[in-house]
Amino acid sequence: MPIKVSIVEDNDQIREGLSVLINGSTGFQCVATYPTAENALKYLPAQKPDVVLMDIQLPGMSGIECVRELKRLLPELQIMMLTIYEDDDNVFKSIVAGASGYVLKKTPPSELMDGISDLHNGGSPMSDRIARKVVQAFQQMGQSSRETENLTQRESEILSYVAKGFQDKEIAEKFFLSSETVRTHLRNIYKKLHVRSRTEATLKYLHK
Amino acid sequence: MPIKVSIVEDNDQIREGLSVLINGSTGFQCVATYPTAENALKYLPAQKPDVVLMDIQLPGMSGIECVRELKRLLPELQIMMLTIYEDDDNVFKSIVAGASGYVLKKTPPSELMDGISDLHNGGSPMSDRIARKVVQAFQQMGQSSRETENLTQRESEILSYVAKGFQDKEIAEKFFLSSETVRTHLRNIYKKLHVRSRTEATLKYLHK
DNA sequence: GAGACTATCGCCGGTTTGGAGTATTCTGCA
DNA sequence: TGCAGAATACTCCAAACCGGCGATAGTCTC
Repeated sequence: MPIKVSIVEDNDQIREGLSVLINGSTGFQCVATYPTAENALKYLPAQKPDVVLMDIQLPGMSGIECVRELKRLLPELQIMMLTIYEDDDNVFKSIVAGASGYVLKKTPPSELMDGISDLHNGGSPMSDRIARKVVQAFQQMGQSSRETENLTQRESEILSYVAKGFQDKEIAEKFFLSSETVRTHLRNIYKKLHVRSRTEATLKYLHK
Repeated sequence: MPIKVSIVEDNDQIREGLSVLINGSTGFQCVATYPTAENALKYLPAQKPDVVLMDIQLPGMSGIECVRELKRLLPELQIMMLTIYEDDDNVFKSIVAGASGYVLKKTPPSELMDGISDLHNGGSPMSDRIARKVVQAFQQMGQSSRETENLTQRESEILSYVAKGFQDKEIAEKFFLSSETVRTHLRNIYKKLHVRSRTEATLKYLHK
């Protein structure tokens, strides 16, 4: 199954060029392109692409605003900023808005495609590695306080006991539940918090 | 020279009863009583008592707040909380605010007078259950910050990674160790910290 | 009434962790 | 020189944990 890519870019030549590049690469499919942020917001959700290449300089709504909205609508969506500028301010704003990758337009086609793969696999392709750490640090800062808010009442209760050091069996007894149920809740908690162990979950719970 | 005692208590009967009790005991003198925290703050400093019996539940400013203020004004003053509650929260808040004794209202008169003497001599009279709670709390508090100091260099390093959510194998790779070695260290850490899981160890490491 | 979200419980299979014990090497100190 | 502590590593065993799967039942919404 190819990686489905969408493009938001106002320059016709660049947009078409990217589209051709992507469709010409095995494992990639360009499902749609949009010349404006407004257009993207209107039609992109129906396409459900895996990855979006987003220009920053767009007429009307900026690419950064568009990222913020798209992330709100489709949290799973991976977004890569595509720009001629490399200034800290735009990078920073894009990341806060929810973009996970940030590459320059002058990036060679092969590297660009690698970047899309990387992004789709959970990476953060960027001009240099230092920026990647910045991404993680900042996103975690913003998320860690928000992620725990997605938990249900029950899940929160259980997590609070996990974060006190109790084990499944003990929590089950406290709540008069089967330990299987506790495990199920815990599995769901892990998914929501994107963690894989009770220690990691505890750290998120403590906002550490 | 008798021990000069003041009372802050909103219930008239209790306040008068205590006053009579104190004045009827040799070696004690009740110099003043106040029905509210505000009153006490205004007039008590002029009386310069040795000991204050303080109710927690007062109309307006709470007894705990009053303790904080009195201690600021008269650091030498010894204060004993007198209350019907023995919940952890109030006990700790009172102690932090500056109270040195904490006894229940149902305490027999003779014991109460002993407590006042005790307090005046630098002791900390408290009901036995409360004493136990305080001791335990302090032991835990003192330990959690001291226990981690007993760890060796290596153990601290490893614990720091455990507390980031890594598992044994990953830590082993980072330090170029056998994962068996990591587990040996971890077991020694558990013994020193008196815990039984990585989550509990993490909590100690974070002083939580 | 179909589709969601939530809470509950279970099974299977595999990995990780904890507990107990032993052993070797090295270093520093009395 | 010898001993204590620290770091390394291993074995055996059982418990706990994790991931994926399915299942039921209630509630709420469209």
